[in-house]
Amino acid sequence: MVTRMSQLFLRTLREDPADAEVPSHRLLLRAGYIRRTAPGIYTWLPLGKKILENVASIVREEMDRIGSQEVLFPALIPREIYEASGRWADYGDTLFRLHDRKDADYLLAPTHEELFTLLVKGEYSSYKDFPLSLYQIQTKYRDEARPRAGLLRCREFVMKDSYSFDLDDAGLQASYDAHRVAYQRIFERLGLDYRIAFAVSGAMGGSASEEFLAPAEQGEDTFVQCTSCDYTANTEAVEIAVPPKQDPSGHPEQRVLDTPDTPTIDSLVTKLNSMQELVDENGRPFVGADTLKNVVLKTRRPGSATWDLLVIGVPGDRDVDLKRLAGQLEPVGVAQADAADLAAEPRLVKGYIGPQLLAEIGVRYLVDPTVVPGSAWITGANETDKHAAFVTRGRDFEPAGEIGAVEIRDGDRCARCGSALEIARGIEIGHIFQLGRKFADTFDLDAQGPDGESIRITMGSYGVGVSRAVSAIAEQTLDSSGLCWPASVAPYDVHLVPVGKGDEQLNAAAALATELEAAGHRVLLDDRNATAGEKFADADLLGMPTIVVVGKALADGEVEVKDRRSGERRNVALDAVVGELAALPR
RNA sequence: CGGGAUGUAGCGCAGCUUGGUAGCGCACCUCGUUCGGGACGAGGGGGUCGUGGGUUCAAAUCCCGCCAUCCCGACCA
Repeated sequence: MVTRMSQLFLRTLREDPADAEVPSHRLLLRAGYIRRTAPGIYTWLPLGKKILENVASIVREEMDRIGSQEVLFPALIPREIYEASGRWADYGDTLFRLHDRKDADYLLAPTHEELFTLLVKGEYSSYKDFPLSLYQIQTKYRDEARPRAGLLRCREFVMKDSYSFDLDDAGLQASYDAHRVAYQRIFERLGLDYRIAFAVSGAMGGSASEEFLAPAEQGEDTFVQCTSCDYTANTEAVEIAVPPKQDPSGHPEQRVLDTPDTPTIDSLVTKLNSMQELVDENGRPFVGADTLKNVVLKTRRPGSATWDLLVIGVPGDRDVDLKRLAGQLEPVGVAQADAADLAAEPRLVKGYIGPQLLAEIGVRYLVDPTVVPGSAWITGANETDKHAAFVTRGRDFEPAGEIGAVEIRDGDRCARCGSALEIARGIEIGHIFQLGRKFADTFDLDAQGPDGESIRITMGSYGVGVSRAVSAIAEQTLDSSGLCWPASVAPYDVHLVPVGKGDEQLNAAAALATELEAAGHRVLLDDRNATAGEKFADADLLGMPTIVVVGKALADGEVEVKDRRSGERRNVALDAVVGELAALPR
């Protein structure tokens, strides 16, 4: 059926809604695709629903293609299932919790690892049943502290989540690789510009993990990409090039310096450069990067009430990126040590902390990889108003390990090829990772092997933000006059706009609509009694890939075919339109 | 959770300083004129002014409390 706009449940807005800041959000509202129902909760109107279904269909086709099978779990699940995995407590306020009439606890599921694992455990028990991959496209609930940007960060959203079940690590790797390929196909078909970035696995545990990011100004994720090779990583997972190792014996003996009133790196560098003898010995003036800054943090194991001190050593011209650290330390919690924490360890002298002492007093010390073995530093002497020079790693101190801690800067060097890295923002549209045996261990998910022995199953977990992808596509494709959908997801292929005072153009357009539909196009016909300007503006706003204007040129037996994205228009004979449009991508 | 802002018709806003029967634009309905880039005229419908209390003869307006929403930050498979 040709959709007639006079009948379509649609109202476009001439003005921007006051509470929409992000372009995709603004236009999806203005063009009548979605309406807000509550913070982070949206209603899909007919045009929006079509887009959502189109995206879901593409996801479904590609999941089916790799042999994954679709199921559908309830969103409303009892507490016990989440209690078993510990997430009833771990998830905290993000979980929507509710009670039934008997006062039993329920939750609206934010994700479904537990249910998939339990389902497979209940059905399968032989090694012959594996490998297995299941998926669902379903509504998820997370009570986000701050929903924002329309569909980008919602409290209710549609997600495709899938899980692979394998007998061994090689099988998991194969399942992971299959998903990776499926995701590449999905995002290509969706018309998205995307990157695959190394990621840290986060609270879910597990090892290998990659994020699919759609570069966009409005994105919430920061990632790093190499300007030369294809290295791309989430800022939490990025590795940067480090200087070569040095020979610890190549440095002068460490010595204590009198550096009164130099609690900051800047004040210290100024003081050092006033000490001419030392500058001469160093061969050049000192800079912040010659100093070793030791930042006091504290860590806490999950479930533990007590914090342990942790000192991180970074070059003095760099700050510690707490978020990056937190990503790597998870599930261990990390925070800046406060005055009370420092007071509990008087041997740490604020502003003058050096690593020489830390091992001795039992404080864990980690350094950023840029503090390479054998490197020498100006650092605190653990005494007020004193620093130490030529303090050398591997000679004067030995850290317990390395951890990527420095805040990443534009222009840092790629660990793979040495070229400059650049920082960009993106929308996380997909995430794949090797979950391993975490949930299988929780629920004792085993298969019986050919020799009768139990085999612990290993899992992968994979997600695509379906509703989020809609806004990511909008964000990447919109222009100053409206939305601009790729043909693969557009609600209609052709938007027919009759313009003229009589019925002549409308009748011709209606006839053309029927023909186009018979030829397999999805057609939207603007049969409203509206002015030309209004119809044109709405056609641009709604963003169908092809706009066909039936107007003045009809007198010459022609219509105007406009490509929404390029803006290119050309006149085409009425009887040639169907043939012309047959060549367009769907 | 911290900071900032805002709540008046479906949407965008004015009115509040200085208390006195609720206003504009868009959208919507009727009639007429218009008809290739968000037309024009005339007439109309639609609002417990976020909420509870207080002051007052009288509160959208002044005072106190609460709630909600948006933005920034913290947080966030």
